[in-house]
Parts: sequence; C-alpha cells; structure tokens
Amino acid sequence: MTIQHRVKEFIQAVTLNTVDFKLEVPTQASFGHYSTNLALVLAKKEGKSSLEVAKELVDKLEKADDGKLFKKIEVAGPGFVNFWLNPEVLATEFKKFNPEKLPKSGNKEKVIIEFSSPNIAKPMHVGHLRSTIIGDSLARIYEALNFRVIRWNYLGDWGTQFGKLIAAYKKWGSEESLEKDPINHLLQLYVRFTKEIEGDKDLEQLGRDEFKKLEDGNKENRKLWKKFRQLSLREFAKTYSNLGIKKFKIEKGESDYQKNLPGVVKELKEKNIAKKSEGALIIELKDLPPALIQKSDGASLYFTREIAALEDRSAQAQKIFYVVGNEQSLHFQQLQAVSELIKLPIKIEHIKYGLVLNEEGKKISTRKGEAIQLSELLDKAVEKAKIIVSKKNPSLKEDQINSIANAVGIGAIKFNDLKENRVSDIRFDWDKMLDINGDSGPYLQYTYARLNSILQKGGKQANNAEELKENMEISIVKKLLDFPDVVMLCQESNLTSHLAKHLLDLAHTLNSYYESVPVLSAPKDKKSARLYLVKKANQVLEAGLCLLGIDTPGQI
RNA sequence: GUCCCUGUAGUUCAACGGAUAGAACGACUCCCUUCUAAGGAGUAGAUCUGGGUUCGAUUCCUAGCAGGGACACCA
Repeated sequence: MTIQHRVKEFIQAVTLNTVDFKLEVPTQASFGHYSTNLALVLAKKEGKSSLEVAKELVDKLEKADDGKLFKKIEVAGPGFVNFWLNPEVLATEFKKFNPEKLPKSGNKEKVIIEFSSPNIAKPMHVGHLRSTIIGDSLARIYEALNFRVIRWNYLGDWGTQFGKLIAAYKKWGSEESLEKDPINHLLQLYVRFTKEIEGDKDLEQLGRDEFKKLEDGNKENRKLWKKFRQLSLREFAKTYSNLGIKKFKIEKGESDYQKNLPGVVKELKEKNIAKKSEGALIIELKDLPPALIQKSDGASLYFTREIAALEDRSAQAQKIFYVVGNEQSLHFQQLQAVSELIKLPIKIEHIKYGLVLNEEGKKISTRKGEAIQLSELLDKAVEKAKIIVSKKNPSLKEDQINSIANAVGIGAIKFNDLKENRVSDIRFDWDKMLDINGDSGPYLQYTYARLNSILQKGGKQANNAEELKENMEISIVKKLLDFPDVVMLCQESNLTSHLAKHLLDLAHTLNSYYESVPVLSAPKDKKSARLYLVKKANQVLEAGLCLLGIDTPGQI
C-alpha cells in the first residue's frame, strides 16, 4: 500500500467514512505533503464555519495519530487541512522503496486496448502516431498494475476503398513497383483513382463493383487484396519496431468479421432492432443519428463490422478502450448505444485525442496525398538527434551514436504527445515535434544519463537512507515515493500526462539538486545517503520512462 | 442547419469547484579550473465577451463570439 493510501484510510477511519473528500499532493511545498478539502466539504454539508470544522478535525486527527504518521497537521487558507509526514515514516518507506514493484491494483482484470489501427495499403501518417504511442503507453501502465491487457490492432482492411484500389491496380498497376515499394505504389494508385473520379463518374461505380466482387469471393480480387494486406503488414511491422512498440496480441482487421456479418444482420432484424429505410438497413437510436449497417446493394458497412468485432471482444474481456481520434466521437456513441440495445457484456470507453491538422490548421487529406508519413517523421527525428549527439559527444563510436540518436529522436516525439492531455486539435509543427530542449523526452534522458554517470563512479556505496536531512533531499524522497500513486492516477484517468509531468517535476528538482549539492565529493557519512537517493531517483526515471515507452541510454 | 470538442503569457501547454493561475519555448540578466551547459539561478509576461449559481469559478449553468470536427449508403 502506498503512503497516500495509508493517509486516506487513516482519515476515513477517523471520520467514520461519512463523506467523500479529496486527498491530494499540493502543488506547493508550503502546503505540506498532502492536503485535504474534507473540512470544506463537511462545513458545507453541516452549514458550519469551515475554519471551525477544520480546527475540530485537526484535533481529532492529531489525537488519533499521536505523532506516529505525521509531524504536523495544520489548518490553512479557507479551511484546508495540510499534513506533513514524519521524517522517520518517509525514511522507513524510502528504505524499502522499489519503483519496479507497483501495486497490483488491476487484479488480473482483462481489458482490451485497441490502438494504432492503420489502413492497409496506405502509409501510416502522423494521425496514427498519437493512437499508437498513447495506446502503447497506456497498455504498459495497465500491465504494470497487474491488468491482463490485450493489445489489439484493428486493421482497416475492408471496404469500398479496396474496390477502388483493385480497380486502379488493374488499370495502371505494376507488379514490379508493388514489390519495390508496396505502400507508396498503392498510395499513388489510390490518389490517382480518386482524382480521375472527378472527371469520370463511371469509375466510382467501377470501384463499388470491384468491392462487391471481393465480398462475393471473386478469386482474382481476393488474391490481389491478400497481397496488398500482406505487404502492408510487413511495412507496419518495420514502423512499430522503429517506434519501439510492444507486440500486438491480436492483429485482426475488419475482414476477419466478414463471415459473421450475415448472422449479425439476421439477429438485428429478428430482434427488430434494424429496419429498412431508403433501401438501406439502419438502426434508429435515441438522441443520435441512425447507424447504417447495410447498403441498398446489400454490401456491408464499417459499422456492421464493428458490431461483429465487438461481439468477438465481449467474449474476451470486460472492458475495451478505443484509442481513436476525436473525430469518431459520434461513431463510438452510436456503437455504445447499439451495444446496449443488444446487451453485450462489455464496457466501452473511447479514449480520444485531438486531430493533427496541417500547417494551415485544416484536416489532412490522405486522398490528396498530403499526409506526412510516419516513417519520414521518424527518420527526420533520428537524423536531427544524430547531428546533436555527435556534436555534443564526439568521442562516441558510430554505432553508439546511432543507438543514442534513435532513443533521443523517438523519445522526443513520443514525449511530446504523452505529456499533453489534448482533446483539442493540434497543428503539425516540425520544430515542436523534434524539440529536445526544455520540457522534453531528451531532457529526462539527459537527467537519467547524468545520474547514471555519477552512479557509475560510486554507485556501490549507495546503501544508506538515514542521512537525508536537507529540504531538497526530503522533497525528492517524497516525489519518488509518490511515483506509484501517479501511475495509478494515470490508469484511473487514462491519461499519460500525469506521469510525464511528474517525471519532469522530478527531473527539475534533481538537476537543481546536483547542481548545488556535491555527491561524489561529499563527506563520507553523507555520500552514501546521497548516492542512495541518486540511485532510487534513477530507478524511478527509468521505470517511468519505460511506462511511456521511452528508452534510457546510459550516456547521451 | 443539428450535435460534439476547444478558447489561459508573444507561442505551445498545466491547473482534480478552492490557497499567490503553474511550466516550457521565445525575450532579457547572470553561471562552465567542480559528478555531461541537452543544464542551473533570476526578470518581464495570461484566464475570449456578457449574465448566472456558489462563502469561493479558468473550472459548473446560460447567451454570444472565434477555431476545429462529425452528421445515410467512406472507414
């Protein structure tokens, strides 16, 4: 159990669990280690003066604690109660502190995290980046807290667009170009096709016909589609490897649910959930626009496949998190509504994030071929990092430089997204994306490397937590001990930004600490305590960055 | 047109109904003969506009204004 939990339980016991209150780590050190609004809540409920209630509360708490857990409990501001832990309590906790061991709050609950979800035959672009790295990080966090996580890549591998693509390939495609650079060749075909549709409306119909043939099992179309899919997956695997994304447990696409569709449609009809409208089959929903599940020509739609996929998922987990952009809010509201109608035993949560807009602030269109490819972005980031690494640290060998540049470049990109809780859209900005100064991933990697360097020189003597008496040291100890609570907060809120901010805050304090306090040249009694602090701090940085999917090179 | 999201320093973002609205970048001062200056110590600088609820509103409600997104045979 973390200290924060102990404190909360203590307060609950004293107040006999009668009200809901918050216990938080205040932003300012002068407000103590923990702070609660309990007195304010109580005062409101009972119509009393908040300061009086707070004073009574402090008396009660002090009597019950008798100086065991707390050094000081104090009323502050409009009626907050602030707590300062006993230094001995901190020291005892710190001695046995191990950031690798997080609370097992997940209790092996099964959750599906669906993320990344690229479209076959199209390059992954910056839009997929957010889903991929947020999803990967959340999965790591859930896993660390003992949830059973199913990482699911739901591939966009079915639909009319493949009819268009097949039509385009038959018209202009080349086997040679397909082998050489599959995704770009397919992209070019697709872009050309959508362009020519504007001047030739028959093409539109041709695309639909080819898709219908694919759905009906036409051999040639089936073969082409399989090939496109296979080649695309190979390309995606490269990108995931470059990004350091852990392996997906399941890579099932829309096509995998094709065979379930007649059953799903039949069931929806029989239960009178779906009905005909303007030739198509729809589900009417309360307070929402209707969901379309079958075209007038009988072909399936995205939504139908989603229902089939959800049925499959509900057999495997109690909860599913869709890490998908804001733009699909309506879709998931509809899915949620349908899930309730057919009574699927699974909880749905849409983890949304803002779109990445182009430099003019408009939605990026893949059809027009203007998307920035993910591989291009990653290459640029690593290249930029390489220039900096070789300048800062010229004595390194070539392969060391490459591996550090990789960690730093990718780390910069990932942290940039993970530190923010953006539901509003963001404008794509090369400089911002690749920034390594200030509040960035590389700043944390730099801090890690510096601490690591100290430990290389004297780490063996790190074995004593007793002598940490300076204010800054106690404040660092407290921040380190907060780490498990922060990870749990990320899980509860599905936000990685809490962890990112916590690590930044820790790193700032650490940089300031070793700037002013010598470690290796400290007097003997203090040296081993300071080394112990450095060692634990580094473990937290390493564990925290790992949860964000960011590497920590020993030197940079 | 309807619905959803967002509006905080010059810029990009924090703030769980509460305490003196926090950072970073950029600007300006300082600090490398001391464990990596990818750093540290400072200065200046902000809640879109009305109304309301509350002891207390950046946060909740409401009416505007501004930007973005979604809304039937795309995924």
